[in-house]
Amino acid sequence: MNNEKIKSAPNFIKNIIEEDLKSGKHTHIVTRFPPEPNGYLHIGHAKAICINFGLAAEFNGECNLRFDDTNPEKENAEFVNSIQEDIKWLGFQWHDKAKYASDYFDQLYDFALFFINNGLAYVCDLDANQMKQYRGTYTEDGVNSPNRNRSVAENLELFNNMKLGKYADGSKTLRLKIDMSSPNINLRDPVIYRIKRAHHIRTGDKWCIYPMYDYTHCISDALESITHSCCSLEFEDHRPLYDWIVAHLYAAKLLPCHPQQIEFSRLELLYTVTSKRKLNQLIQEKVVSGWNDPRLPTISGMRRRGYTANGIKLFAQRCGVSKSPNIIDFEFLENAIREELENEAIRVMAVIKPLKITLINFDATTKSKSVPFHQHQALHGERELTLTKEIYIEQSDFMERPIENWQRLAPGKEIRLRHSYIIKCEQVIKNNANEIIELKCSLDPLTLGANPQGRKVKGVIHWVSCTLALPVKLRMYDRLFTTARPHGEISDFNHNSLVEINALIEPDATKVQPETRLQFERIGYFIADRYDSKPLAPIFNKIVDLKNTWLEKNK
RNA sequence: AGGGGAGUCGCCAAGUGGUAAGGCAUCGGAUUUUGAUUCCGACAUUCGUAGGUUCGAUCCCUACUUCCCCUGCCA
Repeated sequence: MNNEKIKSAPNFIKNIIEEDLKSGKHTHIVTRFPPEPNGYLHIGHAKAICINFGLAAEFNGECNLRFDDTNPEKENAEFVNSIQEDIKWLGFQWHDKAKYASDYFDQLYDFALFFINNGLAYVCDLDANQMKQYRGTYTEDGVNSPNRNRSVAENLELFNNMKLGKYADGSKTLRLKIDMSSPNINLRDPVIYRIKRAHHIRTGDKWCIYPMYDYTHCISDALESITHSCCSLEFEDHRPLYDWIVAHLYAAKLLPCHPQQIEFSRLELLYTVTSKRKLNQLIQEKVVSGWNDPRLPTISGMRRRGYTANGIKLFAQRCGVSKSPNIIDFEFLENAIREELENEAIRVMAVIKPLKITLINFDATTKSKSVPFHQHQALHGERELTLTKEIYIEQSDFMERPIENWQRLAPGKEIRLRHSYIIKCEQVIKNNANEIIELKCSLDPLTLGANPQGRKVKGVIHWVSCTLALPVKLRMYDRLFTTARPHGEISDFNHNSLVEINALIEPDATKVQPETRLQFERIGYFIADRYDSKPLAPIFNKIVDLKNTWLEKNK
């Protein structure tokens, strides 16, 4: 993809960064991509990745990868690995080594002591239910915790005991002392530490207390000298808390900088779902095969489906960055993918619903010709294509009584066989049930690689040799849900989202390596499945259909 | 209802007190051994609504309206 294209689109975050660079607030920027390792990355993450890594690249800065691993109950190593693999596959490289919020647990603990010592945090005995009662509502102020005025010494001792494991899970929390009557509920004495005896993927059983996201994230950003912390819109309400925490620590010279949180709107797609909960449900109920099912908008799913990293990046770039709510049609993604595939995919022929043709005046047993794998991209090379007396064409490429503007085969009509001769339908053979079972055609021997004299022949159709073509399995995919805005219910699931069919393909096309993308001419783009393909026996996943304006109009 | 955001072409999205970029889609037309690709052309007298300020407003002010987010010891 042309990098100029990426640089040309302005957006409000770039404007902020340009301003900061111009004013001298920053001389160099650092961003971060901070996933929680509790699931696989999806197209929404791809947008965030493109924004954060893209910004760093464009302004010659750096982008960190930091796992937000503060809730050990939900996180595991499989997700840590898949996330790294997906980011690398997209073509991005994080700065330095991958970082983890858990790298900062010791510092986070010390900072908690700082807040306690300054009378800005206290240990609270309220349980979850009570805390909810005390928190108030949107319209009613909250009520101070009875433990809000504990002495520093007592808080210190209690917090130390929490860390030592002297209390049961959930029985105590450490809270910031801010304002129980704030209209922003995030500021009503937020919990920053909870007791949770869970095994952590990196710190094991060292801790039984874990810091909360709001407390951890801003401090981690500052510790990593992040300049611009870009996240999605739902964190707007958290920014005052982010700033509150960082400001105190920064003023005390405990933090090197005060990063700026900037929020953008998430990506939403029609006909699919991206929430981890909903994706997980589809997987649990086995309506899809796993996180990398080609129908899923997960990065690994899209990879397996055959989407290219550049196509996904092009899509993200075209979506832009803003704060306005947006819902994008799945076709918008498919268009970007198709655009990237146009030059990349080699062309070969396959027939799905065969109709036999006998070339009545074909006077050899075989006739071979070297033809290009791509009409406009010579670098893809050529292969030997062999014509035989009997071939198959697509049933849909013949009409006994053709409709208007029919550019394919019909009785008495001429069309070109792709990369081969012009043929003319001389006779239609039917069985007892009056079904067309074969066509007898003549070929014009002067039209191999040449246009016919004195007449113009318009249609071109694909074909395979009856004797040489090889059978192969095609997995035809369609949208995940039948409704435009699915909530993830199985009732909306598109049960035709995967249909396996058989096809006959030209022999050279069976030699492709897994993950090779190709176009079956006039059918669509396909990829040899990276997991299920065997040597000389690929299984092809349909990536996306070819655009077909004629078919659209004649539906 | 309290707080925080957002409303510019079918879908995204720039823009700014000086008279509406761009992309995708769509519609014409040309080229084409993929009805694909490519190429040319068309596509917002108008910026949620109503007032106001101004020589001039999508941009500033006021009111209204619609949509999204927030009452986890999730992130």
